[in-house]
Amino acid sequence: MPELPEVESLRRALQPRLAGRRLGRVRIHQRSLRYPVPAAALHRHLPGRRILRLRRRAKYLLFDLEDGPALVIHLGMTGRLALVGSRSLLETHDHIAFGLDGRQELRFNDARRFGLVDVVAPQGEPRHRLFRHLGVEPLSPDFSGDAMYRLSRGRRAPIKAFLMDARIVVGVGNIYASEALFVAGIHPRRAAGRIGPARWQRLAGAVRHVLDEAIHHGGTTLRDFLNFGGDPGGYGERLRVYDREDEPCERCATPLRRIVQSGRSTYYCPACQV
DNA sequence: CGGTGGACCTGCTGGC
DNA sequence: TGCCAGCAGGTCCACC
Repeated sequence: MPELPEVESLRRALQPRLAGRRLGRVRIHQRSLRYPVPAAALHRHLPGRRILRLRRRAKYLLFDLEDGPALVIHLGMTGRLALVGSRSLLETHDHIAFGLDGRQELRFNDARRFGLVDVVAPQGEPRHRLFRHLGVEPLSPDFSGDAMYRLSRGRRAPIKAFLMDARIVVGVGNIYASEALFVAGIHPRRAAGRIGPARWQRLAGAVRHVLDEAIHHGGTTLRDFLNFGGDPGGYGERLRVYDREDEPCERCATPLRRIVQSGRSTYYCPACQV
């Protein structure tokens, strides 16, 4: 599922169904995720506490709990959350079930186990190791072409890698990095430090635009992944370049290309992006 | 310091 | 039909 728009769509879907409800027993079926599941902390801090609201920071989902710490969930590559009846059968890779009032459970499922679950103290969050080094939120007012221009001076990394560096800007993953660069007309291999102020302005606008647009359509679903409600996210068919190698560019009809950068696929138009 | 590549896992697809 | 390399939307860390 999960870049910023998918996590944000999930947050918006879950918030009205979970805010105000009380957590019950936590059942852990698999303790080995990206980090070992902190079982003792989950059992100690969650049962009996009300969920106040859901927040998102970068690609992390945070459940603020009444009078206590926050539950943190990251979906990694294949993480999913499902709200189900407590008696419904466990599916393959259902790793943790968070009991809820009303005989329901929130289940965390993650085939590849790159996701993580943790508990953070309310005050400790900014200093927590997961959050300490995170860069700017791309949908916040702090994100601007000017700021990115300044941060990128002297950087020789290709712009694609720079956009995906969470220490600079969070939430932009492999799909939306390609999409934003296409919209801005910038070649993914261009050095970040060699993009001028005017083009950074366009690029920042493009990042914000593609993320907003994707959230609006409920995120992207590719292959067999599903959104929270079981609906496929509506944005997949609107992707301009991602996963469209050899298809004609929508602007100039040149066949789109796929290259590999830092081990990840990048898609772009060799004519429109310079 | 800054940048790249491998590691962590499982599952699906496409080419032979 | 069956097998297997290659690939998948993330992040961290060792190494150059």
